[in-house]
Parts: sequence; structure tokens; C-alpha cells
Amino acid sequence: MSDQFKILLVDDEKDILEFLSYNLQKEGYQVFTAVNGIEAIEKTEKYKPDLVILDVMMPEMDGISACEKIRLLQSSKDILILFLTARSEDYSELAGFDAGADDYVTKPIKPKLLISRIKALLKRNNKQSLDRIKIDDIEIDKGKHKLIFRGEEIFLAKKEFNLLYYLMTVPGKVFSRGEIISEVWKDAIVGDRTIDVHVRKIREKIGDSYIKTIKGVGYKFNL
Amino acid sequence: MSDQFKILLVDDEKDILEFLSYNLQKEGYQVFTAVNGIEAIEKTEKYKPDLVILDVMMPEMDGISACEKIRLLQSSKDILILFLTARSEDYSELAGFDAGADDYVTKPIKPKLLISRIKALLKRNNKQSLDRIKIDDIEIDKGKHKLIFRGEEIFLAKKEFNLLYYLMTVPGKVFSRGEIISEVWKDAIVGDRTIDVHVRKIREKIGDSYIKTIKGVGYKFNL
DNA sequence: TCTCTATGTTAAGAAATTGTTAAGAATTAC
DNA sequence: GTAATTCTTAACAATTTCTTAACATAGAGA
Repeated sequence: MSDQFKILLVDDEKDILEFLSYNLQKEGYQVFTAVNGIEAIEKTEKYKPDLVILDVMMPEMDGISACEKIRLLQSSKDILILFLTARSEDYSELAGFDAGADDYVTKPIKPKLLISRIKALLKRNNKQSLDRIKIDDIEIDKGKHKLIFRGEEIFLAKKEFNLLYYLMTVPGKVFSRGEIISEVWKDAIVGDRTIDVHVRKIREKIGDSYIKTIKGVGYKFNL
Repeated sequence: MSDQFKILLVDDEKDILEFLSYNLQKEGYQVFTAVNGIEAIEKTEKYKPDLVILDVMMPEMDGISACEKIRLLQSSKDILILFLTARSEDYSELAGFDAGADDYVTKPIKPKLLISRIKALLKRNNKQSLDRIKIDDIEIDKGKHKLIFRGEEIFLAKKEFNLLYYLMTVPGKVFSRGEIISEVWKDAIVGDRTIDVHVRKIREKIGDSYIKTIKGVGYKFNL
């Protein structure tokens, strides 16, 4: 996926925050942190993370209460929540699931395992939006047949949409006309100008700077 | 889902099979059992369970191999897989996730915890359990076959209702005509204009702006 | 600079898809 | 069994999307 997953990490121990931040960032996640439940809720609203990792035991507001509060937020429908719990706290575990948690991991935390679980969670949750690509101010969602350009939705007809989506699957790669024909037109026989015309229509809608022509080679997305 | 969840339980120890069967049946699940990986695959194909619980350590074929094989089955896309592992086998745990597992539970098994996890898994996986969907000023309740639009109840005939409900299960997603046919018409063979006519009737009642046509792709709910 | 070739541009109409209507089957209700 | 409702179909209209053809333009290499 080209856009980063956002993870909000909530724990009152700074050591753990740092340790996990480091490991998660190394995996390419964008990490935010909070040290208590109240901050967690604020930052959830602010950053809209894909996943919140919550320590069960925290001062101010414990993880379970925080989880329940987060679940009440309007925008939190798609947010995943993962609990960190000490091995002995088996009741927290149960309570956590009731509060709407999606998974839990027991301390002491093994980074590899945690990352495995995170990947599994994100994968599972993203089944339907695996076909979403976001680059700069262009966001394209194949499942929803939706293109958002500079904040506003722009409608593309089927062929236009598929063509742009295809180019965006590998930004920077030059796709030959042959590749484009076989992917977007499924090898139907069409004239030489057909691709150009569709490219032009896309450019009309999102500007000339995103699809670049490499003469004699093909087209690519991005500068 | 109105019918029972089906769970396939795979373990080589009959005691455990019985113990878990009992506990799961008590929760209202329909339980099938297998004593090794090969049997597990056969029964997965036969019964199409919603969830497979696999012991990692088994004779004939270990749980991880079985998991990989199950993931290869055509019909297994929506099947959840949960591993049972001994506490020490941390590597299995990792390997299990790579093989496509959705969760794991360590032995010794605490039935309450296991059931919690199962519920969480099934809940997560089961969008269908959302019986009532409310979006903007439209509220649809499948159980009651009731549609409330801008505060007042509007009657939809069965097909109309099911169609609208289906589109609303994933707002924004474009459903192809094929998907719609197989869900709403249960693969009955109907002419091409049938869907359109039903869409039109729904639009007559709630206005044109809620169901959008994407020519050549399908229909979606919401803008 | 000139030429050649690949691509850009435009508008028209061909093709594909969906919308609309009404009639009559098929169901369901009474 | 009859009436009412719901569903499907067919014919045709309306609309959108796609392709093409004709010509323009740009850029690389002679």
C-alpha cells in the first residue's frame, strides 16, 4: 500500500512508547503517541489513526474506559483497537473484548509478534480498501469507484478510472501502451489514438502534471 | 446472519475435542470435528464452516500446513482460522500468522477466553450482523423490514428492500450487477432490466440522490 | 532547420449501458 | 377463488461512454 498506516500508541511508560515507536516506524507505520486515556481520545479525533494500541493499565483513564470512549466517537467505526495487557490480567482481556477491542497482546511485548498481529489486523480490516491508493492530493478508491482530487470528488468514467488507477498502482513506473491496452482494454483491439484521448480526458479533470508522457515508451503517473 | 455459525474443531486429542465441542455448542455454535489436517481440509470443503480452530501440533499434517492448504481452497476466502498453540511454541505463532491465521489462543485453553476471542473474530468478520443501518436521514432495519426516510416510514416491497439494504451494507462501495444478482436474487436467472426497474422504484420513493449508477460498473449507495 | 514520427486535440457518431413505461406473470393476501 | 400486490419482461427512449478520423503539434535526430 502506498499510503502509510497510522498507529496511535498509548502507554504511560515512556520507555515502552519509545521502544514500540521505534519498532513500528521501522516497519513503515506512522506513529503517534499518548500517555493516558484522555490524550488518547484527543489524538484519535485529531489524527484518525487506523489502529490504536492501548495499554490496559494507565493513570487518569484506564485503557478499557478509553476504548469505550473511542468506540463512541462518530469517526471511529473503522478504527482498530489492540490492547496491551500484563499476562496475569486475564479479566482485563475479557473486559477488553466487551469494550470493543479487536485484539490484545500480552506483555512482555515481543516486537516481532506484535508486528505480526498488527499486520494480520490491518490486513483483515483492509480487505475492502486494499484497492485504495493515496498519492499527494489524489486519492483513488477502486472498490468505491471514487476519485478525490484536492479534497473534492471528481467523477471518471469507467475506462478513464481504470486507466488512472492502473498508472497509480506503481507511481513513477512507465507503462507501455501495450501494457495499458492489455490491462485496461483486456486486449480488445482499439485504435492508436484511443489511449491518448482517455489520457486527455483525465488530464482535463486533474491537470496535466500528473500523467506524464514518455515519447516512444509510454505513460507514467507522477513527476 | 440468521443461521448458526459453523465451527470446525481440529485436534488430535479426543478429550480436547469433546471438551471444546461441549463448550462451543453450549454457546449455540454448530460444531464439526476432525482429528488431523487431512480430515480438516475435507470437512472444510464439505461443511464450509465460518471458523476453523486448528491445533498446531498434530499427526499426519500439522496445523500450519493445514492452514495453508485451507487458504488455497476457492471457497475459503471468508473462513476464519484460529490456532491453538502451546505457550512455548512462539515460533508457531509467527508462522501461523504468515500462513494466514486470523488469531491464536495458547494452551491451556480457558473456555471463556476462547469464546470471547471467537465472538470477537466472528463479529469482526460478520458485517451481516449489522441488522440496522442508519446513514444520514435513512434508517433501514432488516429484522423489522422497516425503512425510515426523513422521519417517516416508507414501504418497500421485498426485492426493493433487499436491494437497498444490500447496497447500504457497505456505503460507497460499488456493487456490480453480478454481485447484486447473486445476493438479492440468489442467482436466479433474471433479465438485464430487472435490477434497473427495482432501482427506479426505490428512487421513486427516496429520491435520485442516494443510489448512484456507475455505468459499466454497478450501483452504489451514497455520493 | 527540416523532417519524420509519436502524441495531442477536437468533434462527431457508434456503441454500450441504463432509464422508463406499461403489460402481463407470478405471488401473496383476503 | 378472487383481488391485490409484486415481480419480470420487452420494447423503446435517453443518456453516457467510447472510439474513430482528421488534422495539429511537438520533439528527436539527420
